[in-house]
Amino acid sequence: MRLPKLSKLELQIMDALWSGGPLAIREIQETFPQKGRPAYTTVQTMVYRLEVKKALRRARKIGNAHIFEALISRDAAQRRLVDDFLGMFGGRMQPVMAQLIEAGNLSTKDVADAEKLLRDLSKKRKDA
Amino acid sequence: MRLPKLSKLELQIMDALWSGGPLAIREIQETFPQKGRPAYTTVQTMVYRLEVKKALRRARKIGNAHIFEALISRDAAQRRLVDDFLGMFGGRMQPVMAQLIEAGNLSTKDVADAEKLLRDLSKKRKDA
DNA sequence: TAGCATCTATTACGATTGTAGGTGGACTCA
DNA sequence: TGAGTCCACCTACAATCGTAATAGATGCTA
Repeated sequence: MRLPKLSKLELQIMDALWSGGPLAIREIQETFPQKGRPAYTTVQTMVYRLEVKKALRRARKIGNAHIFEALISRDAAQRRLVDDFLGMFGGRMQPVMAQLIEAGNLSTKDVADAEKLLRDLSKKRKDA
Repeated sequence: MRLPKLSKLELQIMDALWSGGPLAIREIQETFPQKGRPAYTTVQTMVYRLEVKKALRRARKIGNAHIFEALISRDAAQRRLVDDFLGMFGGRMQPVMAQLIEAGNLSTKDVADAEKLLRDLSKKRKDA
């Protein structure tokens, strides 16, 4: 499993590390909004599981607390996420885009950005 | 649960019904490619579970076989799917689009279509 | 009508995910 | 150094998903 599948909660934990650098479990837990924050041991369990999946590792120790750091990049994880998502749509982009737009998730600016990115990318590929 | 969460396999089964109208379990099973086709009873189990979730129902009987029909629309299911997906990204579209484009999942045509759809939609909203 | 094919219904099981309790060890501060 | 706090580690458990076997009912065909 070069790119393990991450669940939503696992993603949120990785997010804490991606955004905040190496953290202790307590710190990860506290990145969750008070409202509906999972128990310390819940976060702990997920962190241990992420460790088994090699998504993160113990970087060092402070006192008796372990400090964890991400092993896989946000980008790689998101790529995996997108792939799975597209798989759900049978890989067809069209209904995905339609859905995004109709639900109002996609703004004119988003599309403009997309266009620019596409142009830049095709240019880069031609250059290469 | 007005809009139950559907897994990939469940989606594929619903897809058979959305595309092919009311079907018997055997027919649903046969919509899967021979290669890697799940066992009849596997499909059966999933259909039963979808029935419990009220995603489909028994429409009638032919011989001793039940014919199932979808109760939720493809559109509604996809909406739910997209929502969950965006939730994974914390609701921020930007990284999603970037990911789609960089992975080459999004073509120039897709973006152009999106643009047109957005224009039509904003026009309609203005008209209304 | 006997038998085979087909379906239904029930049951099972491992993996994954979210949830967290309990126990015991380590650290800190008074 | 004793008390309280914090942490690590282990264990548990329910829900969901994918997978399918088994057993019993039904229907078609020779």
